[in-house]
Amino acid sequence: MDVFNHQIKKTPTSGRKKIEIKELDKNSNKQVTFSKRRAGLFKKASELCVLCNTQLAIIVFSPADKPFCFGQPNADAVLRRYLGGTLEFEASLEAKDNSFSHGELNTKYEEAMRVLELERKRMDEIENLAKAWDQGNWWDQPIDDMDVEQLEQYTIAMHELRRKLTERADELRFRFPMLPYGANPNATGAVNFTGFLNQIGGKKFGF
Amino acid sequence: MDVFNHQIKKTPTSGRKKIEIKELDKNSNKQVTFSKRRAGLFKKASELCVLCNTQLAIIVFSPADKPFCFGQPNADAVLRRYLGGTLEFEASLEAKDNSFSHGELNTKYEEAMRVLELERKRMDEIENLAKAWDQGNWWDQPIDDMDVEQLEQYTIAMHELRRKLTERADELRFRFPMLPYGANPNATGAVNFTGFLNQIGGKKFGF
DNA sequence: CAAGCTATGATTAGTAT
DNA sequence: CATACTAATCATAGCTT
Repeated sequence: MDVFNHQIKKTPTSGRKKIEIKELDKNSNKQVTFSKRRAGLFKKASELCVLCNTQLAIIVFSPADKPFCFGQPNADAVLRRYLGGTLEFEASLEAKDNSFSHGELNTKYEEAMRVLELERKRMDEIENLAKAWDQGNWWDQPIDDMDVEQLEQYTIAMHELRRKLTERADELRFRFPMLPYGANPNATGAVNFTGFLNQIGGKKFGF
Repeated sequence: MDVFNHQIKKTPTSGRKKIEIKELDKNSNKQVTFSKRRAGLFKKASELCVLCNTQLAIIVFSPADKPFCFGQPNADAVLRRYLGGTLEFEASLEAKDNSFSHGELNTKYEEAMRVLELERKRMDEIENLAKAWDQGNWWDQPIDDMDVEQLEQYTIAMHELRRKLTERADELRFRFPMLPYGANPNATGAVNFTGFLNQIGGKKFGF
């Protein structure tokens, strides 16, 4: 190095700057940020595991679609444990109709945010209902011990949840008719239970 | 209080202290730390997803063995892809993302609309689950008439619905932290239904 | 038991290698 | 994709309410 010219310094980087959390424009930037933040995320995950002695798994696909995974004790074990309590196979009836004009999206941002705020409040209610269920823990009780009153209670909770869900869906559908909406416009129609089971479970829960 | 001693101020908290990354001793401390750090982890994950437009899933079990999950677009989709999902499903996901890459719209508005669209699809799924459930009308049946298989099916359906609700709540919470959110963010939790299945049927699902 | 507070430790944006 | 560097921004441990 030039020991005589002590003015030569590395460009004192301007330092960290605040950024808005939105998709990065440049792909190169996206890759660098991905590398750094993935490292940070995995480190945080690792610390959480050690501090609290918990099992955890992270799966993430890079901008170049390369999969990275982190797991304690290992990703597969955690995933198996998680999927064990649910259904591994779930039919994806995704509608590919995304063809709506962006010109129609010139609604006010404020309106969208207002709806999202309502969303939150509604979700809060729904979540509380779900939590009430949880506390009931009825599925841990022997069937023989469940009395009629108990069943009645759960029935009410379920219908309530059902009502809130429908209500919410209708409002969203009404306020944003331009959004693509799942499969059929007749989503409020009947769904038969057998079909439902086949849909989410494929076969008889042959995990 | 000592009205003469006006030096009394709110104890200026000693501030953050460095800690060693090792399993915490006290269980109470462990739970608090888990809550805080899980929130931080999910937020980081959410930011990574938005910044780099990537798919990501996190599964973590709390010290009390309750599963929490985070996913973009949702945990199951990412897991399915990681575990070897169908090409068809992946294609539909990518098609959806591309449809929003117009730079014309205000970014915040665009983001909000993207979330609302996801909302709709997710709501569609949830609604169908709830309806299917409703139609089962199992709570109107005499317990004696329900066979083991029936109970298993309803239990799994319920668990599925519960899980979707939790998943959705977390995404909304972390993607729009500026919105008011009523109750506790820790209302999420999961059901222990495996034990129930074992009790009523002793039937094992080989996962 | 969940939810603020605040000083400090930890993370990272921008850039270059 | 991964690292090195620096100045700022961000997250959070220990307490309090």
